Amino acid sequence: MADVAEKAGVSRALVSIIFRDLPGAGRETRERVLRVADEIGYRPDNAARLLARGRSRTLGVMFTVHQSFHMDLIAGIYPEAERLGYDVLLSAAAQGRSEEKAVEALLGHRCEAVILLGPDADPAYLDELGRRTVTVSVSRRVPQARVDFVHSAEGKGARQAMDHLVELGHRRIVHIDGGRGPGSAERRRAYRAAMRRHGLEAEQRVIPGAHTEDSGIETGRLLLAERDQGLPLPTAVLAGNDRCAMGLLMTLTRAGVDVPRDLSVVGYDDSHLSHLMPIGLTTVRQDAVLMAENAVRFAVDRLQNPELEPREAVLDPKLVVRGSSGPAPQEPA
Amino acid sequence: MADVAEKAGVSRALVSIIFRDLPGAGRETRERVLRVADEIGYRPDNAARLLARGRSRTLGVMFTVHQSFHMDLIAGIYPEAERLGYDVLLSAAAQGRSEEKAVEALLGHRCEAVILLGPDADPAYLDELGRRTVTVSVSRRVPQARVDFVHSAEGKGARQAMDHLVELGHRRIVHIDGGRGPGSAERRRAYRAAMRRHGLEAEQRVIPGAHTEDSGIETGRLLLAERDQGLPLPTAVLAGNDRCAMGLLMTLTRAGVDVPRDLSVVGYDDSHLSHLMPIGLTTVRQDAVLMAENAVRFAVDRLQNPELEPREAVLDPKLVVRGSSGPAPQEPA
DNA sequence: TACTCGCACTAGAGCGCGCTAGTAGAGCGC
DNA sequence: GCGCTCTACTAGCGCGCTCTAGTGCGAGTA
Repeated sequence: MADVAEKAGVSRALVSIIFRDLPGAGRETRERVLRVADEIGYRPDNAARLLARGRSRTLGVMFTVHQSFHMDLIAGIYPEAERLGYDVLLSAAAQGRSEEKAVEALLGHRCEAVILLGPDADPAYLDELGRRTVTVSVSRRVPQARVDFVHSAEGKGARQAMDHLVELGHRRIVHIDGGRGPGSAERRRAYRAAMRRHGLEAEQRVIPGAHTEDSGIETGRLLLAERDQGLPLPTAVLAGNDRCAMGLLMTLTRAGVDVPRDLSVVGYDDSHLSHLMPIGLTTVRQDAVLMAENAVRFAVDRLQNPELEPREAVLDPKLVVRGSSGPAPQEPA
Repeated sequence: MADVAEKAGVSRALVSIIFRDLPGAGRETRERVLRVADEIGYRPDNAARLLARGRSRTLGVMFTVHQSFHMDLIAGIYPEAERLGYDVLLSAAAQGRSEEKAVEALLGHRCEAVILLGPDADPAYLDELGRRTVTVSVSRRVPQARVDFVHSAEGKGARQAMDHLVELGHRRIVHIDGGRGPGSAERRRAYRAAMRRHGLEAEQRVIPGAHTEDSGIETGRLLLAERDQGLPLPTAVLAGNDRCAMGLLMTLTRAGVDVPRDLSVVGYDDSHLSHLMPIGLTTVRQDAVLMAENAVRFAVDRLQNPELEPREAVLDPKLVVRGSSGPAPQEPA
């Protein structure tokens, strides 16, 4: 920077002004300085900048490797952060790299706020984090912690899916739940409520599962085994998420079950997996972009006004009807 | 830091020494300082650290959203970088955020080197980048650029897959290529070479595709349409990658084609999709961890010795045989 | 003319560390 | 007693930038 200043015949301060796009520099000088900087290959040093500024204007984002929904969120976070003048730092949790470690890395880089995508860390830790730093949790509610919370109305989404199935005439609807995956408690609750509301209380059945393909495969095998023992297949399945739905779908299809003629499947998330099937997977879409924008805005708002209490944003999910759901098969009288 | 020093009754310098784990501090003092720091909630400021040190010891990693293989690489990069004493910064390219933008973000944070996962940017830009900064490209060869290059022996992997299929008695083997996806040119070449080598030149058929599910679905429809016109199905398909293989698999399975009885499918990448099928997808595994380690080491080596010329690492891929490949069906005489 | 005002620009402190050069004191041999 | 080394610690500069408090100057105003 000193080089640029010298070569352009101005003070360092003016170079600084020009690079921050502030008023207070003549048009001509501005151009000259920028030209010189370009020649030299000068690029402002973020570290020094951040140090001098006293604040980093940086948002840290923790995500988990292999979570395709997190990628959608990240894609949404970047533009919104940029719009509000914030930089984004990513840190991944993975096998062998705990969420806490990922978060600590972010804090070490002096992120002013952290956005946690589907965190699964100890609530006590998250609360402590929330008191120390502005923290936003996406998808996962952390009851006792001082953090903002952005999620979609899981219950509403599950309800829409259930209403869709019931309207198609389904009665024997099974739910594969998502274990302790984000949102799965709400989805399970909504499934139960919907069954009751439609007078199908007796047909209720929740099969424990997880948000993984394997869980769907396992459930598929279970259902097929039951069928071979003479029990009827359900006519529809509400899966915990798309991955689970896909595993189920693969297993059933391979066994000759025609989806959606014999059985309908509804997923959750509208991940890119939904397009894997030629007929498409009926699923519930969470608007990742909107969630991302909300998360960023929550963080920035609280940064600008530290008095603010943590807030909660509930976004409406939307049922996306594709080929994996259809009219209930005729029951043999 | 000054607070910690004062409260512990030592100089700032000593605190610095302790936090860098250097010799030159008494056991007792060390413990006291660390305890005080913990009480205050002190955490060394990366920006200041980096500024004072003159170098950041930070590796920048650019990846593309929704590329599941990139996630595997990232998971491998973290531990190796940590082992060598480097920090890792992630920056994602996505819809609306070009690779160049992602890279510039990394450079702004004074990364000493950048590791590009499957870059697709302009070679001229990459060359310029390579001259300015230590740069490693993973998976994508950039012929004219001054960058290190880590990849797996695409040809070898494809050859293994082909040998596997031929051994199983397949002759009518089709290849769906990956368009301009990383490695697809080599895979295509290896397919052609293998067909020739096995005397199947007349059976050669490359169907243009892409590294997407849709590409597999489309090809599946094409093959089914041909069958309906009386043309024989191929007995085996070498897909451009796993996503393509899965799309194909779904399409064929739904149409009643039994995999692997009627037709074998081999993918490429061993992404988590491979487990989606109950029978598993036969595929070629690229060792992500090894690739990641090589990439990090290339970067660090060149950082330590700037004289070093860019190098290339070719890692052996490995055929993983699962349920989607089996003996060729008996041809009707 | 004397003054204020706004614009273009500058001087210099300070952000939180790392690092070099140094000091104080203990232990040791002679 | 002396010099020597070794360990435990400190003083203070400087990294590259931002930011506050200015300076100098020409135009506008009374």
